[in-house]
Amino acid sequence: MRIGELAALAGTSPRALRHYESLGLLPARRDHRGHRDYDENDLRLLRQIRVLQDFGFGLEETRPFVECLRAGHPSGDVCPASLATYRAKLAELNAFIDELTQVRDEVRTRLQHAEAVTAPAPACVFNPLPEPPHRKAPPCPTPPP
Amino acid sequence: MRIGELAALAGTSPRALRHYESLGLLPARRDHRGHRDYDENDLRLLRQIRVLQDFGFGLEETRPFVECLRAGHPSGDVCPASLATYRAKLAELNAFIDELTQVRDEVRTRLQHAEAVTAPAPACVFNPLPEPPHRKAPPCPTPPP
DNA sequence: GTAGGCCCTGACGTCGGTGTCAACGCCAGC
DNA sequence: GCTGGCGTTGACACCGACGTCAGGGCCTAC
Repeated sequence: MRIGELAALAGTSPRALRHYESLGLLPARRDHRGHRDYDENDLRLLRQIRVLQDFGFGLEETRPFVECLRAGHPSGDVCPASLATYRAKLAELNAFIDELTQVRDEVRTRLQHAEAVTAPAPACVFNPLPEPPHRKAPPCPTPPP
Repeated sequence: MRIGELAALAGTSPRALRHYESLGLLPARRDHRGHRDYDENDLRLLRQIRVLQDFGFGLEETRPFVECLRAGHPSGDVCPASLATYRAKLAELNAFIDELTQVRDEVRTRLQHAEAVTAPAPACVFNPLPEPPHRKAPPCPTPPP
């Protein structure tokens, strides 16, 4: 099948596939006129790439999984290199989540402090109460999104 | 004070300060020879920028805080625009954390599944046991990092 | 013949926050 | 006068995963 076809099947773009090929991640056979020619197996590899990408894996990080599939394994994640990549990503995610959580708590604290110092709550918008004119109204619960 | 001096005091680089000026974030007076000339107040503004940057704020997101300080407020975060920026950042952080958490759980699940399918645990490295040759060894507890 | 549709390669643009040149000016100390 | 050290501006480099454009080829249908 041709590049546009495969791209559509995998929900991506021809440009992306050319990029993958340029990285050696998804090389393509060529037909008589030089057009890229893909088959069902390429679709499998491509789907593997896309799934991992959705998890935030970089393209290089998908390589072990793709190689694993190409080596004939029914699943891309059973090879040692894939497992190692999973574990590294997991550690990375955990570290990142921790960091972000700390930042969030700090920002939240600063926000609350600033709110307390600032003008005495202009009455929660979604629950307007006549407020006494000064200081320390109960914090507005997060309004419904 | 001169640019190198201020940069050193704030733990950043002259290049960064020039960049901030190019954004109109931290404009500088000039001395008789065209060199940038900063004072203590600029140092306050710069510190505000850096703190927020450490929290992952983009430079544009620090602008309300800097303006607030420049307007004479003792703290950069008491102005309405600063509060709004805090709230937006908080929402962004929460959304991001949630997303990352979901991804992490998914990755963890996949890892566990792949581990279970793979070679029957080549004996937990930090607790080697002679294993019967097939399937479903108890999962290695996460090895100490 | 020509228009449309798909394909090709190659190269530059994007986003943010600098790092790192290049080429120059100005001042102090020797 | 020359060197070193600081400053100046302007411009390009980086990271990643493509988007987008330019310029051209091949095939099919009208």
